[in-house]
Amino acid sequence: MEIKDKNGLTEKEFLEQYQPGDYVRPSVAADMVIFTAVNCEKDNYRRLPEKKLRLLLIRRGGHPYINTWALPGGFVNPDETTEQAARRELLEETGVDHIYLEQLYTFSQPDRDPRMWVMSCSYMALIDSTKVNVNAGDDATDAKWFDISLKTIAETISENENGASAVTDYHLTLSHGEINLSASLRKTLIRNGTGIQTEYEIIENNGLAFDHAKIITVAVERLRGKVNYTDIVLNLMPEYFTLTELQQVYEIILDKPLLKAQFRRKYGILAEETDQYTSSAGHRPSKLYRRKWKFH
Amino acid sequence: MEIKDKNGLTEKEFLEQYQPGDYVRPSVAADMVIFTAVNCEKDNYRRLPEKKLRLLLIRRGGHPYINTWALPGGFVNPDETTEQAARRELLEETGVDHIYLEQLYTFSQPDRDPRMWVMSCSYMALIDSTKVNVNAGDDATDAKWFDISLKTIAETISENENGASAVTDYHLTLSHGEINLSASLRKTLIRNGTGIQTEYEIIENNGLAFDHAKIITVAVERLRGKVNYTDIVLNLMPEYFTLTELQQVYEIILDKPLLKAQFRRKYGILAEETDQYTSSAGHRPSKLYRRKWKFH
DNA sequence: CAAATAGTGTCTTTGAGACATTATGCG
DNA sequence: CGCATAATGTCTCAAAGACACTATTTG
Repeated sequence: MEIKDKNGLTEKEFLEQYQPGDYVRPSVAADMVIFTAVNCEKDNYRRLPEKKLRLLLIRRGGHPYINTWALPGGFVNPDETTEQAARRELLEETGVDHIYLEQLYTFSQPDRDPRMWVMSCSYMALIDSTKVNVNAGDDATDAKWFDISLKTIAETISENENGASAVTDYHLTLSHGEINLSASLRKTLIRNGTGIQTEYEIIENNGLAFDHAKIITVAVERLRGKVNYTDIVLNLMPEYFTLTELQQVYEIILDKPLLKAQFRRKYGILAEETDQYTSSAGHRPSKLYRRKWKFH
Repeated sequence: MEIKDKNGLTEKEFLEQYQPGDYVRPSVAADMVIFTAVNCEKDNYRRLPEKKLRLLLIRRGGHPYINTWALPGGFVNPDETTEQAARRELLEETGVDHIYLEQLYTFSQPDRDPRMWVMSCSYMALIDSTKVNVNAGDDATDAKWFDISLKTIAETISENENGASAVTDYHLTLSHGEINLSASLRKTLIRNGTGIQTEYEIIENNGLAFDHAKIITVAVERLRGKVNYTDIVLNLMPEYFTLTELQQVYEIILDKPLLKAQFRRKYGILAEETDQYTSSAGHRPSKLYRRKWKFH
């Protein structure tokens, strides 16, 4: 460490005299897409309840985007990583600690916040609803769980000799009681001889703050993709659950029905059998499984 | 847009009077892991040349980490996205435009730069070596292409009733002529009933700046993963190539030999047949293929 | 018994892995 | 002809998809 630079300074000397430049820096926020899966009410005493995928949003009380709904998040402090900031916010917002958290993407459109230059390092969190519904969902705070649905409206692939492009139109709906938010988005993938570009564009936006419709869309896509080759879904499950419940959660995430037999063959091994059973359900009892934290 | 906040301001009025707070902000850099694949020299007139995977590094001329090698990159300006910053730097560094670029991860350990708070939004770039070796590789700049190898040294999985952990030890080697850089890294995955955590730790570091050994490792892992289910490898290939060359590139990325027949069945469809053949190779000529920019 | 879910069996198709075989230009 | 690579064929095994069938509890 005794190497000197062109000014004859050692590294230590250099760092002691170092003054950060006076250029503009961005604020960096950690924003979170927090998913959970809940049971709906039974509409029939012997039918199983349906599941719904939910997402936590917070109502903005001030400008900009006043009265719209935003992802929970906050600015990163100089003594923490973006992930630590996310976990800190998550604890404040939901009271839940030690959660599945995954960095999604860093959004950096310079004008994504009309106030100033703010980048969003976004995270996806998955939590077991039995641990959380106490805290958020009460009306004291302005945080609410929204039922979420992301549908592909149209998909167009066009190819010519110079390249190809794929346009996907999405419709995002979020609802909590009377509150209905929605957005239309277009994902464009352009490929040509020299690279690839993916772009998300918000076509229409009803009630979501900033570019959060984009972030939510990216999160759902990531969740849908990962569900097929990982066991992250277990993070949405309570300690004990039936394989049918697990399948229901897969189905609401993928937004399509799955066949029972092959679902059990493929994903049944993610969980661990117990000797417990459900009871008094109006039909044959089901074996309960437990989350199994293996590497597959 | 006529909604007023608690101070009676409309959004427009609010934005006009808005003053950014006086808190500390991080600098944000866009750093790039730029891969390319090149032919080695033939050691036999009729043998095919081997391929090597290479990575662009730049020698640091000043403190900190003076005389060590760093990923190309630079600070993001307030009028551009991190991706635009990466593309700008890439053009400056390699003279190549319109390249495959993919956001990798945002590294935000507060002490990753000893000078000040700097986050790194890192990107992986893949470029066709026939387009680039003019610019970098000359000794005028201090940018050089390094042969890269990332080997898994050891892998330990341990499980108990509360969770599981997987420790992978990597050894990273980078070489360019006489210059040999290396690093040992440990990846730790911890899973328990309430979440998962992945951590990369630099155990030993010879000649790489900052946490760049980590970034490089993450990039290689991402590349290895994506190679199996996408066609990104095409971005490393020249306009025309043989299937054996394509296989060689897969092999240097995955660092293992592949069987010819099933390689062709699985990945041959990524490219488009031409009616051209190689010639005067000392053995049977091979059909040339072209990159095909389809969505698979 | 009927409703409703739980759980398994099996046939077919698809694709991966392993390995063998044939083809061809060049010196 | 022999070296070295090109290109394809085929057998086996594993997994995925589709669908049918049996099992069990409660009102």
